[in-house]
Amino acid sequence: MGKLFSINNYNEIKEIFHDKGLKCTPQRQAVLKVLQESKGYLSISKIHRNVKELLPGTGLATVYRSLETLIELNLVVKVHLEDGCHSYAVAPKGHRHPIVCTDCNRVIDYTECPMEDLSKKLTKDTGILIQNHFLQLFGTCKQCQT
Amino acid sequence: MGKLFSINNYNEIKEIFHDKGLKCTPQRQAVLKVLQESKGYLSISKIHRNVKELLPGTGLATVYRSLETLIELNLVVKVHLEDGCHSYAVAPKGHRHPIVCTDCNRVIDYTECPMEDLSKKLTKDTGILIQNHFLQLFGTCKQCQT
DNA sequence: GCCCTAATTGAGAAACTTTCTCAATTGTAT
DNA sequence: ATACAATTGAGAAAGTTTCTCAATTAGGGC
Repeated sequence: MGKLFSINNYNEIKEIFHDKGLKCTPQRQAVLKVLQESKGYLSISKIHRNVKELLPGTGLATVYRSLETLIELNLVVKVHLEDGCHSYAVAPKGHRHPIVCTDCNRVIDYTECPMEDLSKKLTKDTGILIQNHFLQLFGTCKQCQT
Repeated sequence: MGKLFSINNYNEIKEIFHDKGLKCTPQRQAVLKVLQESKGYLSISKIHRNVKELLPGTGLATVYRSLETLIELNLVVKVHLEDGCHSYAVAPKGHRHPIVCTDCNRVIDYTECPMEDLSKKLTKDTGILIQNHFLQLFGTCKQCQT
């Protein structure tokens, strides 16, 4: 079917799929596009709703499968919200941490990572080899501080 | 029914419940005890299994309800594991961050918080008022590094 | 452009997780 | 000891995620 939507860098994305022997299907493109166009995190049901606007017949199972694939390809990240629910967002390029505005649900990426220094210090102090970390900040953005 | 288990500081806990007009039931005590005696995080089903050893007839719904109550009382925290599943642990006293060993699932609390300085800096830089943060570290503990 | 093949999809069933309902029970204050 | 409101157990209900399988489709080779 080829290129269905005007995703920013379609050829790059196609290549990422093909490098792993995966097909660049319209459903996967649609899921990615929905996330790229969203300002914040989206729940599965919102993703499904938006994907169906682009591609009416898309099933829920396909959304789950596409997200799984996109996560494997590091194009998407799964995030945990405060209430324990899951949502999804496009993976930030490089190492970043998201700041979620608890009022408007907008997301601002933060590039400075306090863990780089801390990880080394921690390994020295405790002997634990830090392999990964998960940091998420919650706050109120400028617009919502009225 | 009164005191069923020798929880460290039974009277303190009883008072925490009563202060909020809640009953100190054996089911709630059992859920708390199971978490206090665990080295790491526990999933709902593991909590249920362990609680039933102390209190055979306990229903799953009660475990959910007890956890909800214990979280409200700040005695327990809900945590997010890497795969997106939920688990529960006793709330660390004071401000701490858990380090999860990905091999043995043990948890080591870390008291130093890099966020205190960072939050202020961040508010100054971006204007976002940081209200809360979620930090979790994953690594390999000493015993598992063989 | 047209096959061929393996990957992918849609639809619904199935499995699993969490919440709800309600009669019966049980802490706690009096 | 009694009364009352909070809590519980059991199963139903609701919600979420995964599975199954026949039908479809993307992509490579001709």
